[in-house]
Amino acid sequence: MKTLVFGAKLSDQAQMSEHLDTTVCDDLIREAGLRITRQRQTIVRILIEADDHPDADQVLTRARTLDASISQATTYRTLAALSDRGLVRTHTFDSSAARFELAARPHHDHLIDVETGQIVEFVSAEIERLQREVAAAHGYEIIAHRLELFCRKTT
Amino acid sequence: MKTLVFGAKLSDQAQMSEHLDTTVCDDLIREAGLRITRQRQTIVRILIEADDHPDADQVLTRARTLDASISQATTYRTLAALSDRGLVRTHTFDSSAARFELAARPHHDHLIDVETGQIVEFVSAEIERLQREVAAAHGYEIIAHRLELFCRKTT
DNA sequence: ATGTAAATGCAAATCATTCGCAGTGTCAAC
DNA sequence: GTTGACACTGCGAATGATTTGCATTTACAT
Repeated sequence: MKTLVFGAKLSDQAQMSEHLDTTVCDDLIREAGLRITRQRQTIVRILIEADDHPDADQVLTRARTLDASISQATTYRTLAALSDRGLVRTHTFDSSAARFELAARPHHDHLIDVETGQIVEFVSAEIERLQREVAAAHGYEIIAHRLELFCRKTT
Repeated sequence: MKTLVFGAKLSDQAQMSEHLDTTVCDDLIREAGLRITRQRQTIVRILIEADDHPDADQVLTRARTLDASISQATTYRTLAALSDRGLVRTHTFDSSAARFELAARPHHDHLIDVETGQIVEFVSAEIERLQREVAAAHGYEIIAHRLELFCRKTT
């Protein structure tokens, strides 16, 4: 759909060279303790460039614009591996397909527009503080949390 | 149309006659605008008696101890129908099977013990207020929310 | 360079959930 | 009560997302 747009955005955002870009992907894969393969580089690159929350099928489709040989199984396996090792976050906003995003992005929660499906990211230090308080009150510490607000535009 | 007071009914359950219990189930089904059938009575009864968050398969298994003829399809259809009409809440804590609970129970969020899988219910009026603030700041009103804390016991 | 374990593509398998269909049951209107 | 329309049921087959077995290829430590 927008390979060129992705490329343009990437260089706009970070002024990265092709070489640097590959290095970034490699580092991330290495950080996960995985072997560096062409397929994984491509998939990670797609995740870095994504400004939405693609599902596995969208990741596959986008990855194939860069490397037509990538298989569905590898996409799932790579996303699962990165998710297991904490480098990718997996969401299930609706009950259908899981959606993914890089964990390296600054932490945020999600507001989902139930009418349009649009997703707004937000953070609230105050809410997070209260969450820790709640957990502590029950004798727990928070490993991870999930906060999603299903909303409608106020008219 | 009676309002179901879940906590009270539960605590009185030991003293309830079969007849009263059936009435409670019937009211809930009627409130959903559905026809009253033996299968639905049984499934609702299982939900009323559940003190955990069973998935569809567990609901089916438990329902079959009361009525061996209940089918998987009916279980799914009943849970979906009640969920659509707001009388049952559907959760997807993990990525596997959806888990259900009666919506008539007082609202609460969930703290999941990642080690044992145990689920602690909690409410925080303060967090909910902040959630509404966040949504409002983006021009939204909250239809529903999902807050889950994945925790580990503090040693 | 090279052996080995890891990763890949493919297709088949699995898991949760939904659906088509023919038979059954509920309930509102008589 | 009886009845008729149509909602509900069980069955098994279909679906959609994800996983897996297997033979082949590839990464990378030695």
